[in-house]
Amino acid sequence: MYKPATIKDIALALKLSPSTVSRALRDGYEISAETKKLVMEYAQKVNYKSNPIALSLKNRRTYSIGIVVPKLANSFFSQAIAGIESIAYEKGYHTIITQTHDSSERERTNVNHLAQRSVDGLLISMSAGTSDYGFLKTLHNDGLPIVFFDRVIDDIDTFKVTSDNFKGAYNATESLIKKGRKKIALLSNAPQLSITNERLSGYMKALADYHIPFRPELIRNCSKGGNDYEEVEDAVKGLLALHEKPDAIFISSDRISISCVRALKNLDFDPNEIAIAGFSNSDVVDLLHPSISYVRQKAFEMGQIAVEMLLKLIESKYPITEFETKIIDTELFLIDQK
Amino acid sequence: MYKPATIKDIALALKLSPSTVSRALRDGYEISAETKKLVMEYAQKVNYKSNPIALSLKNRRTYSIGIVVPKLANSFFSQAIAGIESIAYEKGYHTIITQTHDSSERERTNVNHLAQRSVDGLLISMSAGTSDYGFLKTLHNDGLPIVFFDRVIDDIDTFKVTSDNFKGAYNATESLIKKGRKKIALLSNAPQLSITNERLSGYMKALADYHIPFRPELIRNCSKGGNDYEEVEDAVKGLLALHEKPDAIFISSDRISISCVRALKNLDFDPNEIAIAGFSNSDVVDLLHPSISYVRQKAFEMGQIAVEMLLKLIESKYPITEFETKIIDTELFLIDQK
DNA sequence: AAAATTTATGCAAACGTTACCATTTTTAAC
DNA sequence: GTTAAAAATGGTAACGTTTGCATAAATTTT
Repeated sequence: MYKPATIKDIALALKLSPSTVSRALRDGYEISAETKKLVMEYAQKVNYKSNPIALSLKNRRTYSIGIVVPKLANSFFSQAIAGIESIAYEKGYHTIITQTHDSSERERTNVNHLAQRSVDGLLISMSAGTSDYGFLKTLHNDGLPIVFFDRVIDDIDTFKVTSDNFKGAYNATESLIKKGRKKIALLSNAPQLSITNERLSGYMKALADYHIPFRPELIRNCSKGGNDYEEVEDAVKGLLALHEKPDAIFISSDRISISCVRALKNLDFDPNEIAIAGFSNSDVVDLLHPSISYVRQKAFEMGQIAVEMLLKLIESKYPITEFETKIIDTELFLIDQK
Repeated sequence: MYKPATIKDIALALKLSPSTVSRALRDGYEISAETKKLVMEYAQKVNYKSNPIALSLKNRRTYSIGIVVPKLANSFFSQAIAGIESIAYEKGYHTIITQTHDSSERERTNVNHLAQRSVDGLLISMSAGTSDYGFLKTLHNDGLPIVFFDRVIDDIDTFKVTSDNFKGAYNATESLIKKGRKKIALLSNAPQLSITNERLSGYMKALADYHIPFRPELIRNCSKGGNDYEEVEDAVKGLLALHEKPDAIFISSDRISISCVRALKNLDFDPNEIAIAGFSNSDVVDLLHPSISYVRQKAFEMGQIAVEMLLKLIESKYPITEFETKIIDTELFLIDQK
């Protein structure tokens, strides 16, 4: 079995003490130039690499941050992760990525696992299923730096970053209205998610501003967030079965948008009949058929901002008590439906 | 700052020695029943959790495995990772996921980073850009357990698992032939990848079996593997500009399939004119327009097999010298193009 | 009742590193 | 040429855990 060179090995070989070698390697001011040179060169020769585990034990720092997202296969999250990594690696942190598959149970397990593994901080976007987040509160109170992104929690006071879900939903709904649609349905995500409610508000406001009466039967919740296709198909079927059918659907969630497109395709509907707009960060929305207009979140950017906030939290000498919630613009892409 | 309870704390509180506490916690045979009970209960009370970092330092085992893939945003890889996790977590390992964005440079950095972080083993699917994998060979020779999946390397003797790329490509090509197509182009990935060549062979064999002459000008390599849309569009344009235009395209890569669909859409081509079949694990291939037939790899299953192989390697008492390469079937989904 | 055995516990070292304090050597000051 | 100051190096303990060995206490054997 492979055994890498240690400081002790170098000390022994060079007839120096481990402390001297350690200081020489870190370019300590108290070490003479020639000793430094000697040590550096020998270290190079035996390919010395400091042992991060020993360092972690000593310093109670791991230079790793935990990431908890519902699903890697969701483009929004993989884009956000790319953003996180871009900054984290640059700053010498590595990332431990975990997915919860939107299960509250797995979320708790993963978070505790990460905390136990002593990550220096946590970036988390909450699972759709989670209503009890006491475990997070405990960790937060114990001093674990946490930053929420996208799916945030009001109850825990820390840095947060989300999209401007209200405005995104407003604009999308408005675009449908401007196409002349008046009977606009809403397909929405699990109601305990922050983003679900913000997007709902945007939708309602747009209706109100254009004096379109709000019809509760046009709103359908898909609590499983599009992970369960059947649920979405049922919702769509329900809408199509209304005696006063909708002439447009606004979908307030990434995965549900895809499932809805699939449902409409399977139900063999006429694209002229119903206009669709939905949140989506899929990199192939523009190729889907039936085609849809879409609201895109700046996922990469959000990841970057989140990790920057976290690093601020981690590296601050003094406890931070003033927290910021950053809200990022969304982009609306209109597709001519034919 | 939060400071979790340690064995020492427990020992002090209970007026025992750390060794006794340690043994009691691990249910050592030499400890009296009452001491065990005492210790267990107190540990419970102060919420004692063993410190994995200290354990890693002591045991030279981290119970973590490194995963290196080209891109998380690629469905194939996120599915494979889900498969890996499903087994790994069950067996008490956690995973550190890294992506290379198909850059050889980042691949080397990530791998070395993981090795240095002392993962117990490595699961890797090679980047398109990598031609020099000396760094992997070195680590492998130093005794780091490595398992390759999907994009493997011949030169390094260890466990490997890939799809039956030859057969997958053969079947896809054959399906195009059976549709009556004779001028079948091939859009393919970086030539240094194992999968590229296997798929090329399958394509060639199908042509040969059906006595269709092979035309080199119908083969286009997209070395950037579909990460660069322009490259794919240029390739497609090139094909369409031939005086004897292809009547079908077989695409031997996931990302390139998507880019090709986009190119055909942008170039406003007639779906009747060119039939398309391509490798893809996207969960929305069936919704794309223009529509394509597709070969799907059993990504989840591949991930599971890969991690099982790795754990065998890691946990074996004696060095393993007999290695297996497992080949998994693919599935062909035919779409009626209209 | 003394010796032998079993049972339960404690001590010390180790994993690789660094930080504090102590010591030695060199240079500067008078 | 002694003393003071500065520069370079070494020793030790600590981070949290486990393990081999030593020891103490309890039990059994004769």
